[in-house]
Amino acid sequence: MGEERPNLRWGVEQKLQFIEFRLFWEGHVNRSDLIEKFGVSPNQASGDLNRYIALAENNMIYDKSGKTYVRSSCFKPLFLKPDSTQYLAQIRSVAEGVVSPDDAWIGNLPVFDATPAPARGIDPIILRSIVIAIRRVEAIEVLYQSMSAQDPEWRWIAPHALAFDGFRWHARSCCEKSGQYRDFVISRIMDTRQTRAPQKQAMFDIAWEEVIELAVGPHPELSAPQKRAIELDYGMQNGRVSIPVRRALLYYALKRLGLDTEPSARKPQDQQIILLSDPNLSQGASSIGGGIR
Amino acid sequence: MGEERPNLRWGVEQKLQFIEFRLFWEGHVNRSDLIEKFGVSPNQASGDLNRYIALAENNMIYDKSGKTYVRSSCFKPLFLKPDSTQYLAQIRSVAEGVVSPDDAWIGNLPVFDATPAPARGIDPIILRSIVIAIRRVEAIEVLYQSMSAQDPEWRWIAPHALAFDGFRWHARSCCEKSGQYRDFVISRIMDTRQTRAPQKQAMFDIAWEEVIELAVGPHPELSAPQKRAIELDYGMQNGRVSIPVRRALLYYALKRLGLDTEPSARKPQDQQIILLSDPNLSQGASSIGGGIR
DNA sequence: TTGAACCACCCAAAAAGTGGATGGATACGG
DNA sequence: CCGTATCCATCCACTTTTTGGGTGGTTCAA
Repeated sequence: MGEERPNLRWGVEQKLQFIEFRLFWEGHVNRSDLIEKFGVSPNQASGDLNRYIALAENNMIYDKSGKTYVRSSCFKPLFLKPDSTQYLAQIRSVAEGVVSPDDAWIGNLPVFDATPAPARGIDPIILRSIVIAIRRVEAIEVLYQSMSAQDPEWRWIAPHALAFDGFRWHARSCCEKSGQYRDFVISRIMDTRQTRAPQKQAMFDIAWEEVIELAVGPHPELSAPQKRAIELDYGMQNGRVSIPVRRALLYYALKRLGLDTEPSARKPQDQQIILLSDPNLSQGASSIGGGIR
Repeated sequence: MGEERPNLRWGVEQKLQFIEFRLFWEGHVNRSDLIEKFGVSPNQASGDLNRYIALAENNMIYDKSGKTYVRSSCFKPLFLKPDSTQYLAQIRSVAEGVVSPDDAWIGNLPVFDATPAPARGIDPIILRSIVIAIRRVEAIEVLYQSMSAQDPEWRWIAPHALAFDGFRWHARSCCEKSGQYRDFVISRIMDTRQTRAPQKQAMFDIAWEEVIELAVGPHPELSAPQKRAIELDYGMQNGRVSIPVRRALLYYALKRLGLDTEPSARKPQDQQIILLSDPNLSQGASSIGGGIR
């Protein structure tokens, strides 16, 4: 079995990975797949397929009747670790238009849909200026539509991290007007202007650094099989799972998990999970509630 | 200005795109960046950088003092359309471990975190068998932990689509026991067995095909600036936005949008949005509530 | 002034890829 | 049963890409 992996060029490695990806997920590869995906000649595609066979002898055989290379029963991936998350992320990327079906490695996309995340498009120039300010540890002047001011206002912020709350992207920043760390919703930034050194960079963003462990369990009023199903969903052990959350993101995490309302607001089957006592919670939730500007 | 784009080989095109990606987002590229990312020799990297200059003359200049190629002021992308969604999706992919930092094109990753989505890992073999059943329009026997049965049970389902509810992945399937279309949570599938032709494939999955327009607006008790901020977040026009949702996913969509509880369950600032009357809603919600098994 | 860290360029040789041509195996429709 | 279409394999000469070994230039900082 030729299972050595010689030093291959990047392009060759990519093609071999592609062959293996298709073999695992679809069960077969064609010469024409390589031709379409990498724009090579039929000639070269033949060569690459045979190169793969030379390197991973028992993984693939040519099915003359099916006119295609098929995964053999003793297939063992050599260039790729099969990963569901990766496969599913690719489906989502295609559905969101981030990746064109031509660039995706999945050949035969299953029918797919997702609950809509009405994420407004972010101007790449604005996002870039924020990212650069984070990298350079600078303050940047942004035209921001806050929840309190009537119209968008120019204000100085010193961003230090990006955060995603499940819907929107935030720039975790020190607001130089109040001197406090807040979340600025990136889609509410209408424009950016100049940058300069931050006013007081010694201060720590404590709510960002502090990590709270959220103990979650199935709703106690569920039946035993219902509890078991929920435990499976969340990967719970002994009826509980511990979810680490930055305190700065606690408000959003609770909202996303559906734990931001009274337990009575939903039926147990809809609520599904509950918090298993969290000492920091009441303190954290109240001090975070006004964190968004 | 040499702005023709000759037929380039796939590998070359990739490298030029990488150069442009780095130029746009980071503002600079090095020969060493190409060397690390594509494993080429310093020699070749020089060649590729000069090839880029030859093709996009005014986009990049060498800064001798900074010892790096920098984006010129009149930069115009030629091989890539800058896209925030793509950039942010890449950050998330790296954070989730889907893409290793070495494979990501972003050189200097900003500090980042997200609200946790406790998505349990899915066995790629199980996912593959579901995807194949969808593609082949087959029924498949799965060992499923339902919400009603005490222990996992073998049952036949005929899946036809994948769905993502914001947390979990579902296989939208015809349950051959009840003859009805339901959502099967993929992480609750413990194992799969044989496949066969589906029992009655003539039946349509009406709840899947039917698309409901969800009219959403800012919470009426918010102040005018607060409303304006929310309108920005969701891209609303004239205080409303219409979100299309398959009826099969309506239950999850409402949950994700925080619209599955009484409006009084949260303060207006936390609720943020409300439904602007939906005639199909009451009917839809009740008939979907039990859709998950 | 010296070394380090960049980059440019020249050369011969290997590897990757193209285009054209020939041929084999299989399936499908008349 | 025959012709045709569709896969793939292989040989050839040729081009492009890439490597490796050089040599040298510029800038910065110690």
